[in-house]
Amino acid sequence: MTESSRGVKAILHESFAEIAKAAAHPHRLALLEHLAQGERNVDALATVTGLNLANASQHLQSMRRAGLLSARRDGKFTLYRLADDSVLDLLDAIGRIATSNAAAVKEVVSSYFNERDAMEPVTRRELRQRMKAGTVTVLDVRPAEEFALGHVPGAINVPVGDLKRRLADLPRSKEVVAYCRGPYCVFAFEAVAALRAAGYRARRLEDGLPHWRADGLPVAL
Amino acid sequence: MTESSRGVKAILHESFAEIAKAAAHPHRLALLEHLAQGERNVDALATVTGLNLANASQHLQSMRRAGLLSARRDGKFTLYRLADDSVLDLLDAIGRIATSNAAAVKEVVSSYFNERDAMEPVTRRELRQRMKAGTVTVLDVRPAEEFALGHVPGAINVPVGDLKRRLADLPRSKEVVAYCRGPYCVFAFEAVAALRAAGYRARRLEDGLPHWRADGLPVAL
DNA sequence: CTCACATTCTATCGTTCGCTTGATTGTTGG
DNA sequence: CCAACAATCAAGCGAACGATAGAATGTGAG
Repeated sequence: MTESSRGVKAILHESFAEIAKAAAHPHRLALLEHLAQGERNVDALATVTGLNLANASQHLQSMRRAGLLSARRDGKFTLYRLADDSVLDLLDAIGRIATSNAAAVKEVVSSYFNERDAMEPVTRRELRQRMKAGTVTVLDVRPAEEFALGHVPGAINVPVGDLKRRLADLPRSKEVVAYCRGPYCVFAFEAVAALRAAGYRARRLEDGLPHWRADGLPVAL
Repeated sequence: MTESSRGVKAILHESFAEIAKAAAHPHRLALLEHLAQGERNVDALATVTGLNLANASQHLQSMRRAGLLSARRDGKFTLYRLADDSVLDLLDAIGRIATSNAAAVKEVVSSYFNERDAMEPVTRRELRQRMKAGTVTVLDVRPAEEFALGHVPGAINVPVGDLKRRLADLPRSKEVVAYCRGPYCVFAFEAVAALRAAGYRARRLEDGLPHWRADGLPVAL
């Protein structure tokens, strides 16, 4: 009765609103960004986002109810992951609106991001070809745990914080292509800046690992 | 100070959350659906969505602040419109998550939509070709006001309610392709069902006018 | 200049939301 | 079976949100 009397339209709008609401909180977006890297348990997510455990749990549950996440139990852990690649599309759409229409974001993007990386990013297609040709060093600047959940085959994992210390691991002869969590992850920008300052040829991969994976490109573990 | 101390990441997440929040309400989604058809003033939008005027105004203003809408003044009217085609992408992304992951929506889509239109919708590309070849009648089943804001060139406007009464306007010889507001607008589904019941060959255009326009295809006024 | 109309603003009220705390459930390893 | 740990649940709080009504602003027509 509720369904038919309120009309199909109302049901759809309410359901859609629940999905949007599920993403409409800074902490949730932080959780989603981390979950886009791969499956994680509640405690790990709470730690990495700086949230109270119970609080993180509640956010995760409500995103699960809304259909953004799915969860499975593994021993005493509850492992959450993105329900679907379409969740990435949602985040992308929000990002595109933000970069073109939100004053705060436009400012950050132009002042912070562009100054560190004036060049166009390397496309996935281009990187794939140059990997086959062996003309690049691929650098994954995410934390080790995220690297362990999947990375571009052949990539070297050097978290940004360790970069200066570990420059020796990177040959100067080839161009370095760095990537991290996604289009708005600052690590890759910072890495490219640091590498250039050290005399490397360095560029950034477009987006991050989640998009690489969603594109159906190979992921190593 | 606020900006740099909280970190770039936090700023981005907050801005993104504001955008998601701006869409996270059933009334707002209804407003967006109507605005996707074209520019409208506050009173018209309030009427068509059944909202209190002041309430509609407030929703519109907060969506404007978030960057989903833009507004211009024309005489005593304030005309709102979608800020950007990327807002359509956002709605699409929400819809895709809903159809694959939200129980209520899956039920509606399979029970209501599929039963009325088992066939695949006509793609925009296909319709464009068949329009040139003259082998279809294009039917716009939206209300006259929306038709007036732009429609597929050559389309005949027959709001769903008037369809039975005006079947004479539609030649039986050609296949009819009906469209309305978007992928979840029920009018086109109902029109196709009614036409088939009346012995027509009828199909639905994928999505609706907003996507046609966003694709860069010609729109008549 | 005034009137009519479109819209926004202001104040208010009830509801929902997010976060914290402490208790509870569920699972593994000893 | 018990100890240790992961996660959820339950209650309570303050803040933010959505709706409404009435006042105020802005604009054009006469």
